[in-house]
Amino acid sequence: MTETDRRIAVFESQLKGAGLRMTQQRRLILRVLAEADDHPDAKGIFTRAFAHDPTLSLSTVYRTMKVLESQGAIERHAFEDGISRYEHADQEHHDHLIDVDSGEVIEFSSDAIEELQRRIAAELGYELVRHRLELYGRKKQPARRGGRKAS
Amino acid sequence: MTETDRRIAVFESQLKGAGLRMTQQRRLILRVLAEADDHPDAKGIFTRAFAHDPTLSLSTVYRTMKVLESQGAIERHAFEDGISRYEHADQEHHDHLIDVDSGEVIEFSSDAIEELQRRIAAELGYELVRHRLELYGRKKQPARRGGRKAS
DNA sequence: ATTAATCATGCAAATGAGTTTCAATAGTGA
DNA sequence: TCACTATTGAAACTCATTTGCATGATTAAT
Repeated sequence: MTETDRRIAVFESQLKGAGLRMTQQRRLILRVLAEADDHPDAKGIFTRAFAHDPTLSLSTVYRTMKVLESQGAIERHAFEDGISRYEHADQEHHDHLIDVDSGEVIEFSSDAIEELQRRIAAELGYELVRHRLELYGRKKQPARRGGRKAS
Repeated sequence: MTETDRRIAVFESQLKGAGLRMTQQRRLILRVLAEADDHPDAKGIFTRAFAHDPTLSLSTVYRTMKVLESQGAIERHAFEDGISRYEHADQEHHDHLIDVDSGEVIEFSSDAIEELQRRIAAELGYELVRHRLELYGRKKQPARRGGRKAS
């Protein structure tokens, strides 16, 4: 709670600095995002926020996501289905592994892979600005004693 | 030419095996793709093919891309703008580096990064099925003798 | 507190990539 | 050549996201 409120206050001052306003809707959406531990899309955020304020509209969610993103308060990701998903940006950089069976998104980070990417870009004559890395995987079954089982 | 024709023949037999037909449109689109050395989207493919057959429709391009993809003849990629871009699949696996200034797409491959990804997935308890890796970079200026220049 | 200035909102209409419906056409095997 | 059915073009449709517009809310100044 306190942590969420601190984030909201920070965002409010960012808005102020840009000549923008802190509205009830933005506060609500920000709160929903802070409480989310997954990667909801606009509709998902709308549904959760709508429960607290049935006058909220989906356009406002989309507009708010743009503002939040431009202020660096959230990150937007589009996985294979192309739909934009969001997460708050107050955490360290990480990439995503998507479970191809369940759709579950697992976060991970690897300094080794970051470094390797930088080196590859450099070898091609480029300075790395950003990257997108998504791993799609299937849960490994724990090894079974006694070998193969009858179907 | 011969190479392209060989590819088309291979694809035709793949189609036949699936009970599908080799049409003029598919032949044309396949030819356009074989001649492309970039990563065109559906509209781009349509434009190029349309020049050879003004009766072609955009829906046919989309439909053909699905058939081609399901037969493994092409690969589909969606970079940051979310639009699907295509390339023929008769080359080794590679990832892409996108020049953030020009939009140019450079292909590269790295066994080290492939291996690292596999290891990361394994550490999380997953078997890697596929991945998406895009580097976004800016061209490095070659070092200039004499230091900074006046604007 | 009240107000003026204007940013933000809700709603509905618009967009744009991609898909689908349907009647007409064209490959394919016999 | 024929019959069968996959494929096509055109238009309608989907679905995520954006936008125009009139109204409402926030802010800084009074």
